[in-house]
Amino acid sequence: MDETNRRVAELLHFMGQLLEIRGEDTFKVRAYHRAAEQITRLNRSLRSMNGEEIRQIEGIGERIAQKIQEILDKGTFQELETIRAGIPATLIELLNLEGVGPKTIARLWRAMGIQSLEDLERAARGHRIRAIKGFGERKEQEILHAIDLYRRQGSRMTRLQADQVVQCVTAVLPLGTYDVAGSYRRGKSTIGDIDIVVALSPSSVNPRLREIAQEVIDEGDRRTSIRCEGQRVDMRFTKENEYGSMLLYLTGSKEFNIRLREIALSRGLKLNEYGIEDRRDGKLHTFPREEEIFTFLGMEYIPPEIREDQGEISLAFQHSLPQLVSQTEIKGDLHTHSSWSDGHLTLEELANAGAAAGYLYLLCSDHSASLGIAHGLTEEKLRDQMGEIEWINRNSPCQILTGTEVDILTDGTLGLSGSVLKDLDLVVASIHSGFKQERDAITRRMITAITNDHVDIIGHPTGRLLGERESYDIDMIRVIDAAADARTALEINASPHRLDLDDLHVREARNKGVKLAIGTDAHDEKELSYIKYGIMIARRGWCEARDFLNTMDEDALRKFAS
DNA sequence: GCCGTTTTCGGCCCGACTGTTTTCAGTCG
Repeated sequence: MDETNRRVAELLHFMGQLLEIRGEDTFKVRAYHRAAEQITRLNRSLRSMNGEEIRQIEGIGERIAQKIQEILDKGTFQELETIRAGIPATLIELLNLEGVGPKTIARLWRAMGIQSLEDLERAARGHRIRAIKGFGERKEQEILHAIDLYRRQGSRMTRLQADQVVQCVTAVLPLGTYDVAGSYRRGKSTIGDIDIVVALSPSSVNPRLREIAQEVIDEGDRRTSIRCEGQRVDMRFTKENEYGSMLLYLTGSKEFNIRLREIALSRGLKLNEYGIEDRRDGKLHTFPREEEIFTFLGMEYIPPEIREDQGEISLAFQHSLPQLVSQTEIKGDLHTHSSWSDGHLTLEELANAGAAAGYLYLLCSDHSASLGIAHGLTEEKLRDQMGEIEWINRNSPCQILTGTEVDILTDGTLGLSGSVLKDLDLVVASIHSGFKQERDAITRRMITAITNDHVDIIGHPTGRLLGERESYDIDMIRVIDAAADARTALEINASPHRLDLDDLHVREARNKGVKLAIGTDAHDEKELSYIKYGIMIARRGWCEARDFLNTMDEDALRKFAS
């Protein structure tokens, strides 16, 4: 994200949190958080926008626009500084504690002078909190537990970790009685908690959940929350004739639900997780399937991946949503490694694995020799490999395309010479070193590679490793513009450890006409299945089949590369 | 604080569960 935008969003969020602790109107608090959220989604720098343009952003009115202007001029805004002077900033951290909200924090601070996590822990251990009216022994225990959880809690789950938790929980549910909803179903690149809708009676499910749960957070007839593999799992019980409503509700996103309910309300309809009530005649409509709710409202079905209140709702009313790409339209994987470098499959095994996956082709993109750690290929080895591939292709239903994942060196030149690159079917170029270069340098380095005639695809464009490494500091707006001009494709690296590009950049790239390439970066056969994660990201980025190289047949692909 | 073919003022999604409560506030999703 643009550095200025990041700063502005951060301060607006901060303002929202301070107001929350001050006990201000929740709608005012929400306005700040919403404005901040909108800015993180912005596809251009606030610095390049005038006051009128900023004011046009949905959810930003006159007052917040003024504050943004102040931040742009002075780095902060007066009202924030005034409030900040009256509230210890360390209180904000306490908002992260499960079961502890702004009201509790404010009371603890006012009544006992508790300012930090450490203060709170001491007070709870010393049994001093129960002295405050409305707090008891249980609350003390709950606070200590929340502090412990917060300290041990890692970042959000990768899709792989989420799959494990899902497997653990759904092992006690008969197939066909449940759906995993929430951000998992929306295809997000990382998952906060697991939400499950189940069409069984709580009396039959709750005992089974107790057996597999590390901890039962709370248990009821309509909702049960447990912790499993260290992660929170929320389960909602529903009747079959209301299943669609519950699934819609639990899939979210929150913003999407709010907007949809607002729209329903403006038409005299009350929408909740049990159905739709017509307020004029009091009639309650129930929906076994999600599709029926959209139809009832006169809308096109909105796929879970784009339910974010980012324009999809009005398009659904006009019946003009994009036809999101699906797995069956993918003709091949455009990023794999073989045993010639650091992969585990021989070329022949790779071809067989591709055929088993139903692919017409696979791009073998082993590393170039400049990257010592991954047993990279020299030009000579690469030419040997091309020979073997030609031989294997004669008898394989799945063709191996010759290629490489060549290093983008620190000056933007490539780790292999043009004389060999020009003979390959497709060239993927990626940054694997010099992550610390400053923003402008690394951006220009990337653009040099993008404009190199031999480069067809930029691999994992931001370099992030989920939960491990931030992306390098790169100006993706410039990168995407350059890719559009040079007609170079950007990769959606489908490895669940990367998912790079992420959805917002994908949508931006697509809007600018940049072609995308999904590649799993597979090093063994199992990892070819990661393609599904890449498709989720592509769908979240509103992509259709025509936005991809992977949906082309071999001839069209070669034509693109030439 | 935002927003507007029901409103420039008065709305702002809706419901589940817990604790410490005698009817509800706080938190969460």
